[in-house]
Amino acid sequence: MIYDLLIENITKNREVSIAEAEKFCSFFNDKTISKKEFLLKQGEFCKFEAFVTEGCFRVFSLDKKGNENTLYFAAKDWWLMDIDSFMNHKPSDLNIQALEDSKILIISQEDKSNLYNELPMAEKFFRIMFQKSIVAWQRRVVRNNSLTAKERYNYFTTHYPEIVLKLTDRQMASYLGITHEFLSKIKKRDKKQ
Amino acid sequence: MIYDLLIENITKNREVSIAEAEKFCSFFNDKTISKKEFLLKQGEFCKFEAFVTEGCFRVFSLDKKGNENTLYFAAKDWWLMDIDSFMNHKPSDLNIQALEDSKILIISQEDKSNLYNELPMAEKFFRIMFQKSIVAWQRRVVRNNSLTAKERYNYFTTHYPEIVLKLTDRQMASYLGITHEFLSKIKKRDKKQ
DNA sequence: AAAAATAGTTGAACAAGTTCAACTCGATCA
DNA sequence: TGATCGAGTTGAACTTGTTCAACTATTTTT
Repeated sequence: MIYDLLIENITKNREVSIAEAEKFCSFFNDKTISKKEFLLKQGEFCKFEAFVTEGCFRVFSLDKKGNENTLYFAAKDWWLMDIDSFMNHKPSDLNIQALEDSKILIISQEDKSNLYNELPMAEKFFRIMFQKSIVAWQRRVVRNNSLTAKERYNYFTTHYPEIVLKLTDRQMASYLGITHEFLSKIKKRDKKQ
Repeated sequence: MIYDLLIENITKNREVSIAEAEKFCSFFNDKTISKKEFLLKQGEFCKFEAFVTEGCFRVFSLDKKGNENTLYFAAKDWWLMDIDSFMNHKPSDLNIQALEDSKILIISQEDKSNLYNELPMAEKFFRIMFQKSIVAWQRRVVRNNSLTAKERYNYFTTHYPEIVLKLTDRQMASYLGITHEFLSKIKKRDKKQ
């Protein structure tokens, strides 16, 4: 069933009844996105939140010099959204692109609001999800400030081996905050040893 | 009244009754912390969340080489906690130290749990607060990856001038992710122009 | 008021990471 | 089949930021 993964995600480590989980899911529609297709482009309003059930996405912004900066990758079982644009009803700074043919469960802005109103557990669920997300972002900041590029590369490849397989070096470099040329040199040094 | 600032914080841009706001506050106790005192030390369990009503704090971790890495500063009207330790009941990686004589409103782990159970608006309030926090962390990651040290310094000093006044250069450098020597050189170049 | 600790400054040598340009290698497409 | 396009590789010169050490304020403690 298309909702299996989402049900598992929301019930994991939580006291949630089957009825609640099913009601939760009923607010989501499934959608297919082809490789390279954009789910969101910079400047558009992000009017959805999504849960990835298949495939992988890249969330990135473009800086003044035109360099891509990858905020995160979202594979199966990850949530996908531009919180800022969604919450504050403003044009997005982010691009969301499918790295391969993918499937998501998507909820509109209106239904998200209904979900919160009709299902009290949704508030707690997303509150806890956001807390976890903050922990992850804090750790990322610390890693970026205290580790060398080589160390960040090692961290990423050992912690997200499945995602690494789906990426080009350029995409990984834009996540690590280095140029793809330098990533290539890091990998070369690796092989020699 | 000691709760004035907290009441303003939780009612701002929200539909919250006075009764709710007062009940919310009743879970918090005020506490005074002297300059340089630690509210939390690495290795301890963070069993509180706090709201700063006066003064300023620094939240930082120590990496393997012994370098300090400042996650954020919390002045008046900011929230203060180690989410990871508090949520997952594990020893903290963070240190929280007062930069000057300060006052906070503090809530224990047990009361936080009671607050969520007894006051439904608390879930929504913290859910939205955490969403905003994620946006801020995402922007910080992008800045750290796409701006030079000089540009990050300019960003920080123009966006947080009141906090800058309370910091030593070493503390600011540990937030910007550079050495204090290099910060000194950045400031010198600034003056010449 | 003196002593001791801590914070900021500066320079020289060094390391980490970027830039640009040239090249190679596959994949895809006409 | 060739042409083309994007991805990865490599080197040389360059820029950004670090390290270490010595020095100078400035606070804090006694």
